[in-house]
This record gives sequence, structure tokens and C-alpha cells, in this order.
Amino acid sequence: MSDKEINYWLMKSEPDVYSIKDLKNDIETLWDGIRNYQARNFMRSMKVGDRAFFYHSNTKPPGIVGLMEIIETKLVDPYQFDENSKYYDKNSNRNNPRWDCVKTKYLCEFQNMMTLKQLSETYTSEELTLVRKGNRLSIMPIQINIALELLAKLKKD
DNA sequence: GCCAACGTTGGC
DNA sequence: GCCAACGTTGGC
Repeated sequence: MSDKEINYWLMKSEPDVYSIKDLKNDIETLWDGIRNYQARNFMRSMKVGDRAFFYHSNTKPPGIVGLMEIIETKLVDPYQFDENSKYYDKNSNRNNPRWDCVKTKYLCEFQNMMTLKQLSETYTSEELTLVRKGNRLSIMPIQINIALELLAKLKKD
């Protein structure tokens, strides 16, 4: 796949649940538990080779902490069929699963995180949906030019 | 703990 | 299909 076709994403996780350190340790992980259609649809449009910023949410301070690569797509989220899981969905059909996920691979942890505060001081809500008040999506796309800018800044630190 | 901004649900 | 009530997310 050529470089120009790579898309960039932002994927949130609460570090108490799953942190960049966990991913660093695991190398790869299934990004499961997404139960929001819009976020799921973004995940469905991911391609192998795409890259995603790892964002620590619900922590002090929240912000971008690392980078991952999408290595598998269109995987069935197993927890939708697990009655003991908080992600169980009784309305999901095994023949046509409602929820899917992707597999991601650790690429790097940034020396210095880029906090949400820094992001909202640098970008407008039009440029970066993440800084838009009220955006509750745990997965969202990032414009390529902004992604490259963020990468350049984060790697320089 | 508060609350804004959504998304979902269900009565009609 | 409308919309009020309710639930969730996540920054502050």
C-alpha cells in the first residue's frame, strides 16, 4: 500500500483500563468494546497500514501519548456474544455481528504527551474534532496534514 | 460532582 | 416520525 493512502485516526482509552504501557507490553491488541455506531463505522473504514494516535482519556492530564498501526481490520468483537461481559449485546446475531473491531500494533510512546489543553490551544474545533466540545467519540479521524504536524512535533520532543 | 452534548429508547 | 426521558462520555 502506498503512503498516500494511509489515514490517521485517534483512539481513546482510559489508562486504568488499557494504557500505552499495556500496549507496549502486549505489542498487539484487539481494540474491542466499541459500542457506538459512529465510532464503529470509523473503525470499519480503517485500512491495514493506517495509523492511530493513542489517547489517554479520563486521566490527568488527558492527551495523546503514543502511536499505533492498524494491522487487521473487520474482526468480530467476541465480547458481544459473551453474556458475562459488560459488552454483551443480546441483540447481536452471530450470522451478522453488530460490533466489530480492529487489531492494532504498538509503534511508539512519545517522550512527552501532547495534552488536550495543548491541542485545543493549537487547533480550532474545525481543524480537529477532538477539541470540539461535546465530542464523545472514542474513535475519530484526523486530517492528514494535522496528523503529520502532530507527528513532527511529538517526535522532535 | 457537575454538566454539556450526544445517542438511544419507547410511548404516542 | 416526533420527542421527552434517560443513559453515557469525558472534560473540568
